Amino acid sequence: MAYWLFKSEPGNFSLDDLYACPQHIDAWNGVRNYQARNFLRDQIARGDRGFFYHSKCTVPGIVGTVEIVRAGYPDPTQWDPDSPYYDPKSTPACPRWFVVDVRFEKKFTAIIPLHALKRLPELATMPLVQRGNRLSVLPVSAVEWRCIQSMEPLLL
DNA sequence: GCCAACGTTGGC
DNA sequence: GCCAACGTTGGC
Repeated sequence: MAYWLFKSEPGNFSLDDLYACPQHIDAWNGVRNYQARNFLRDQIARGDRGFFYHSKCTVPGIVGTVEIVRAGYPDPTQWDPDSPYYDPKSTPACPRWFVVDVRFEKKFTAIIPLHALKRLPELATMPLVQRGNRLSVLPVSAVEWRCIQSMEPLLL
């Protein structure tokens, strides 16, 4: 099993929004970056788990976890002219963008803020805490996963 | 294939 | 809203 981190602006799509979806499941759509696309298309598997990260907000950080319930398949929004994610250069014969389906797993008792993650030496090599990082889907190591999970009860 | 211009991301 | 970092675009 592998671990991932999914970024979203909560004003656009929050963890609570995912919870409100039917069966708490939604497609992780709208990713329009090739490196992140490759993760979605080639590497993220059913049964993998991920952190849900809120970006571009008053306190950016990890708010909970999700489980991957369906591996990569073409992002339907790329063929929807009314979608902000519409890509006229993508064809069904050769889809350019992919999604995975994620299911809400857990909301942390409190957000684990980015500034708290930056304080931990074990997490110093995480791409998330490096500056200039702009990837919206990131791999997380098992060590990082456990380390971050263990921070949560401390916030009670 | 170089690289300047431009657009986007995201912390602060 | 600012701005640094980074990806993409397109002329040459």
